[in-house]
Amino acid sequence: MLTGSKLRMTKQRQLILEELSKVTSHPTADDMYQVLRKKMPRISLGTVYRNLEILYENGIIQKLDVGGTQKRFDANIIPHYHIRCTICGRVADIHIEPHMELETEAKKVTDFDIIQHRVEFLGICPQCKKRQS
Amino acid sequence: MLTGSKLRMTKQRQLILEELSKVTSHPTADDMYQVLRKKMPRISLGTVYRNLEILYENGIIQKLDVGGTQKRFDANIIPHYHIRCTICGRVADIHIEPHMELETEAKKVTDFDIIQHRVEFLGICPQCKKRQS
DNA sequence: ATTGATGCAAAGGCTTTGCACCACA
DNA sequence: TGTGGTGCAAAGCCTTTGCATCAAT
Repeated sequence: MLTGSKLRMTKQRQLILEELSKVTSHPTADDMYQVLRKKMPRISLGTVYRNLEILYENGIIQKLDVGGTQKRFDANIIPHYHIRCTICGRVADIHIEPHMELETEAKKVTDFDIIQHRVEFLGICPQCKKRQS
Repeated sequence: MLTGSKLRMTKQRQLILEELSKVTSHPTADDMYQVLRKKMPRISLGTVYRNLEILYENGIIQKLDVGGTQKRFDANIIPHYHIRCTICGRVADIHIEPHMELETEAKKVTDFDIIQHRVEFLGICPQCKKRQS
């Protein structure tokens, strides 16, 4: 996993990766911290931020910028689309095929070099729907 | 414009709307502040934030959450896609037709109520391309 | 033993907010 | 003239960072 790099697999880093891999809820750094401290009470929020960033930089996890104020993290690094609840902020995966033709079309009308694209749906999650009615 | 509401059209609010309407650069609140203070030296950053938020809440301007740390604003309220330079953060419009079939497809695979979707392209802008080579 | 990682706390960057005064309607 | 808005400064929220110590290699 981290072979060949200067990275060490500390207990903290291992636990962070393990816990993130367990969920599909796209937790924020603080969400992670709250879960992690139950199993490792002395872990610090700074360590959580540092490790999520390092894992992201090494392509091991994904860092999501799906609107809202906080960044979110995902152990699933396969490109996929997301939906965010405009009421509670919850983020879920949308399992449809990436529309690569979006990039083809965009290339025709921009002088940017296109690297990738993101699609984010906005909506209301089942829980908030229930709460509203 | 603000008819029927309790909103007042102050000199500050008017100038903010006027300057935002002039550009297509999707400025941040601070970008706006830097431009505005040249014409109205005593305007405060707080006023800029407050007014951009109020104009957004009233559907007069758009507030963009296109990744990066700062929010951006756009006087063009017609839904459209954007591209962001991963190097300098610049944001530009992508003039292609919205792909409404994305929402149709997404509806089939989620239990969220879908309200809208956003597409963000990531790439490198012409200026940064030049600077790289 | 070397040096990357941790915990803690302080600092940073962006945004919001409390308050007394101001100026639209 | 009433009340929403402004300028200013302080506070808030999320994230990063400096530093002494710890621990993985």
